[in-house]
Amino acid sequence: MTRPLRADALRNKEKLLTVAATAFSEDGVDVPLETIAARAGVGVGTLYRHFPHRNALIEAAYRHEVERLCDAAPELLSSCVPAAEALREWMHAFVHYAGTKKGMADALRSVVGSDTTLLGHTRSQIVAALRVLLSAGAQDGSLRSDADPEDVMRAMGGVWNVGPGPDWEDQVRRLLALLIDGLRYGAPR
Amino acid sequence: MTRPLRADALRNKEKLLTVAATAFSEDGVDVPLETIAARAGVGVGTLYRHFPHRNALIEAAYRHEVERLCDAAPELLSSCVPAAEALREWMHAFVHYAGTKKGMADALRSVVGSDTTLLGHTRSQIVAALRVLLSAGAQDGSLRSDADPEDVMRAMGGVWNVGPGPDWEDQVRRLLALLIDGLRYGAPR
DNA sequence: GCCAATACCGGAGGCTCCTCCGTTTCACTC
DNA sequence: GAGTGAAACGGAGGAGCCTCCGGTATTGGC
Repeated sequence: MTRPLRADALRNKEKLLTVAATAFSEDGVDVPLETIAARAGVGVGTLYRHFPHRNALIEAAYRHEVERLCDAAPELLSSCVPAAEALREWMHAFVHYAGTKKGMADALRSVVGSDTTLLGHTRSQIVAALRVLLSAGAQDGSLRSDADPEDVMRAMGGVWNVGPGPDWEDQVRRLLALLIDGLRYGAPR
Repeated sequence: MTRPLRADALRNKEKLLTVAATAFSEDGVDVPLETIAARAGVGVGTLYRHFPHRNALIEAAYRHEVERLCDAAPELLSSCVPAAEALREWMHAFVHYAGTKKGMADALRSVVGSDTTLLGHTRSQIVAALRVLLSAGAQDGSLRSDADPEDVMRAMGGVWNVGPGPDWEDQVRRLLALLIDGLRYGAPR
């Protein structure tokens, strides 16, 4: 049986994942792993122990980003009212996620190849998070109750169509604002 | 416009491909490219000029093997009579090809990934070579005339099922001999 | 609070990668 | 067959990869 990671090991792994996501996104697939280790304040040995090769790190970093995004949904719901507000906040997080994934696209392609399992899995995770947010909104009346999370997800997919210009972040924000307004339309309050 | 390769460049490229096929087959995917360059009597610079990265070399080496095999068919027909004899010789060459491909399997997998174009293309090349041999045999009466090259190809596919034991080469030979006898059965002479 | 036992960490070192550019060879002309 | 430019060669060198193991932190038992 595999016992839980020691506290320091966990800390380092977490830090590596965060740093890696940023690095792959900003510097491309070919960023030296030694750079990532250094930025995480860790030796290469540690990096290679957790992630035996480049692809393992890329994949883990991506999974980590998705997880962070999805975990944020319930947290936001407990700190923001009404749920429509939580949704707005979550979509802000989504913008950040989209930015990272945009940058990581090349890196991701080099990993997944034929492995569509990964993409399918993360997609359904995101849909699930969305479902939580939408049903909370339906319950407190801040969002219409007839919206399908799959549909919303598809609509959010439009984000990938935004060009690489300097104002992509604004474009994405506008797109999402529009979407939220649509989800509010006809809500009880 | 891209002019034809200079004579020495062509010689080196050819040598590299031959050496690479052997090396990948015998030493695995991870054989240092410097080793291949050295065995081909060439500097690494030359290797990298012709094949900018490992995958390019692997793919080219594989294509080269297939081409060599297929080009052998018409040559054998002009030097061996009857055509059944040419077919036997060609199948000997196929055994060698199978051995190389067996060894290169790992390397190949790492290249092709989702690219099924490559495998499909080489398959049809081999079928074409087979068709030439079979129709020559039908014409000179040394082989039956109702054999479909696609079928023969499929039967030859059994070669990949031969285990990795020490006598695989003999097993393959017997399998192919059986196949040839089948193709002779009922031939005019 | 202390002490082993048990992970985990770090980075030097050996190896491979791949580029870069001075040198050599080729192909073509006169 | 000498001259010339274009193309190819080679291998040194700088950079990244990954392993290995002496040193260090953490944990669980006392």
